[in-house]
Amino acid sequence: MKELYYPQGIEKKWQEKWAEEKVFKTYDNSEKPKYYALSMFPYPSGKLHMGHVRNYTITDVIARFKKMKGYNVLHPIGWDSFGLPAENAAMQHGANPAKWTDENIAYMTKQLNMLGISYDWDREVTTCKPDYYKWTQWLFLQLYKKGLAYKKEAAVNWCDKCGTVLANEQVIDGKCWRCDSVVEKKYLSQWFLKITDYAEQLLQDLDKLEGWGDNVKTMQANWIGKSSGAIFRFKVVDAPSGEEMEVPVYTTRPDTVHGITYLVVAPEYKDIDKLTTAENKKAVEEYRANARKMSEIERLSTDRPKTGVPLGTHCINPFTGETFPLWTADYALVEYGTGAVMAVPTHDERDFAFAKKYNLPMKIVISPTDRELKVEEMENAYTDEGILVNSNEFNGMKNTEAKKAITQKSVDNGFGEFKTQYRLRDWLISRQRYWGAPIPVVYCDKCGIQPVPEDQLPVMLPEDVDFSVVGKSPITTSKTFKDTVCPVCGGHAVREMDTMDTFICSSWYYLRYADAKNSDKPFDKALVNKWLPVDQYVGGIEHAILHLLYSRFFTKALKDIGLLDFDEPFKNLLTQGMVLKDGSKMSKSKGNTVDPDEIFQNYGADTARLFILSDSPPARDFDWSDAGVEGCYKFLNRIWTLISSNQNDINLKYNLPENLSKEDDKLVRIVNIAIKGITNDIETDFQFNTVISKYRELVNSISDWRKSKGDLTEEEKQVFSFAIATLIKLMSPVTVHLSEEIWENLGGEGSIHNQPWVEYDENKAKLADFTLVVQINGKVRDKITVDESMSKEEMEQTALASEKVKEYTVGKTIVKTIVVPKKLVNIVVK
RNA sequence: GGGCCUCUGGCGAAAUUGGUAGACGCACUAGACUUAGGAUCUAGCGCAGCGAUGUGUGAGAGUUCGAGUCUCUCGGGGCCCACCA
Repeated sequence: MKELYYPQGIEKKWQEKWAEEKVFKTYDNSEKPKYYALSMFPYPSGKLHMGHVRNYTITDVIARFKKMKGYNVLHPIGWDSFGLPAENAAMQHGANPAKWTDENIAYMTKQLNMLGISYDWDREVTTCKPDYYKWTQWLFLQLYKKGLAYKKEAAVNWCDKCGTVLANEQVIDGKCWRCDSVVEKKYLSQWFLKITDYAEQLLQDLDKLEGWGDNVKTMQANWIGKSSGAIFRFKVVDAPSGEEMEVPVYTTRPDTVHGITYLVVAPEYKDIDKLTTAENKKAVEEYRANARKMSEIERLSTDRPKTGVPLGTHCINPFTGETFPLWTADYALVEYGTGAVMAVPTHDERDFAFAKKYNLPMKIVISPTDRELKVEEMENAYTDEGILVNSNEFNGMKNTEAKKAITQKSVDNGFGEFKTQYRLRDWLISRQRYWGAPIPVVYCDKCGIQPVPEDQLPVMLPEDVDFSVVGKSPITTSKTFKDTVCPVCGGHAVREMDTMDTFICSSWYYLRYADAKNSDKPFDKALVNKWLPVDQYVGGIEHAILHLLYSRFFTKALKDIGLLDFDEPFKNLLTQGMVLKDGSKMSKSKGNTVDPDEIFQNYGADTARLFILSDSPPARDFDWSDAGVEGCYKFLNRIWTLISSNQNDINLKYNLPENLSKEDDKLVRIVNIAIKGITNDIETDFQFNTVISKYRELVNSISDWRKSKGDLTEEEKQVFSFAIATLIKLMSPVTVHLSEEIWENLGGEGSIHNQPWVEYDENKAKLADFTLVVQINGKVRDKITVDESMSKEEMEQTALASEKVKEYTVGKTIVKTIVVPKKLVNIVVK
């Protein structure tokens, strides 16, 4: 336990008082302009970690600053409380996940209060509570009605360890995002949200998001993965059944269509059986079985040699009249494009490798302008731009132009079309787990899929479940949940047993804060339009794709449904860096975690808040060091000592005299410079690290000034009071308890957190003199302190009169002089 | 392979946006006070040099009176995506 210089217990005292007086409550009806500051809400995993501390401190300082600046600030918090860890904990202890979750929420709430965050707790939302998930279900039904939620049989990502399917976004390098086990493909009937309907809008509107970093925007753009190309349909000339068949392909290189020498379909291609001859059937089926067994990781590995088998059938190229064979190979992906690719080995790396291996023919159709390609000499595909050859009427055309011309020909002749393709897939939201919002749908023997009527919401999670089951969702053990009545015919129906992906819960929580206690609807439209979009969203970069893309989709969909009037939820996004210790990410396995509770206890929350903001800008990683905490703690004690030992000389109702001595005037100017700099650093870029260095500079200046004086005169007391009062107000968004305590001790009225932000006097926000830098040919040769008001001409004369300048210019001619006002004089000599 | 970000003392980092490079802090060194110092205060601290001075922002070139900042070429590190046709 550290000895505290400032009184122990002040943090708790103020936290209780603020809660009692509801200092941070937000009211909807206010004349002031609104400001919505939001941290990404936490998963109640048990305890806060330092990443949370950083996140919430950053947002808290922003919220408090904006409040002092005269905004009506909304700064809420809640819990993203559905999800697997709670269920796993429940399985271990045989208890209901709700209990584990509630306990964690209680503990973490206590910690958030200990950190002194200015939340309006009256707007707290908890996604696992029926009063919240009722509306998650209701929103699902609105999406369903709009045709944006549908069920289909599909190859899905299956994590065996979690016993559930995963969205594409939740598969990282072929592994489960949560437990890191290898993901398999399974065929299941699952619910999807049609996020692909919004692919173009999600991509285009990224341009509107000026307050987002380019890194996040590019990640999203890459994920959406737009590409432009063509679809060509090739007639099959020898289908075993004799029927007329076509194989459509998607390509971004229509310019190479005359160079096709074979065609590849994915092993899972839907018509593959009908395209396989009897004599090839055995080999093809073996190949497909093999492909099915392979994990995603093996299959997608780019350095694996290409494999494939011929189907025995052929297509005709309508551009050339040539026929070419069909193959199946696992480098074609069934989910992308049409599941089939036209192969032009000379101009595509993958096709080249494949053709080399299986000795398939090659034909050059794009020629570089500076040399001639020869098939026999090629060691790589030629994928750069060039001029078309061997391409009939398109010969001589630039390939960039040929793309359009060739596609146009296919359109005119009815065997092709222009096509824009996205990599984004629909969002798979079914989870075979208990701890989530039940999908509000029933299956009637007669009427099929039926949504649960809105007046029957919420579909409550059953409590009579056995959490000790393995290999299936605990929800299936309930005796009361499954059987129900069809809302249409009144006959027997069974409930959907899957729950929703928790990312659905977190895709709309920021809307609920605008109207958190509404029991008639998810939120009032006027209120949500008033508060949203979020003015400043703060959270980790790990959500760059998942949560942020889903939330954008939800906002756009809900706008189209008519529930709100804006189409982007988060105006400005700050992605904070990680908190490191000894250069690597804090983790339990590395044993380099720092427990916030210990820091609160040993140093207090103000020290923790100050330190976590101090060393790095918010977007960069932050290296936690014990020495750094110590340093911040000492700094706070310096302030406490400075003020408490001079308390009788400080009066918050100070009156700055007109005429000041040189030193007193200098201090007043330094204070004004600090106000200007700190305000600017917070407003422009949330550069809290420089804000804190400016606190330190200011304290250093005040201390030095005080040390240079004996007993203070009346005038000096006014100057000192001005400096101290300004200091604690400037620091109040960061060191929230210490500032409040000092404020009270100095006789301040009310809470310092209800004070307006300090303003500065522009005329005083600069020093009375400056250092005139004298350069010769751009090198600094002299520095002269001169009066702030010195004109350009005087600067030049002063510089030329300098002894140093004379030394350097002797025997040389002055070509010209450049004078930068209030800064420097550069003398160019020869 | 594609994209984005990044590179400044022993360390975290500043730099009014083209104008004194290294503010502020950590660590370190010396001194003061002290029974003690892991408290506090004072001074020093990019590198080379006793010094004048030279040199210095990943490397190299360019533009400019002047470049950490702008342009080009190259390299290191990080993140995201990736057999996406």
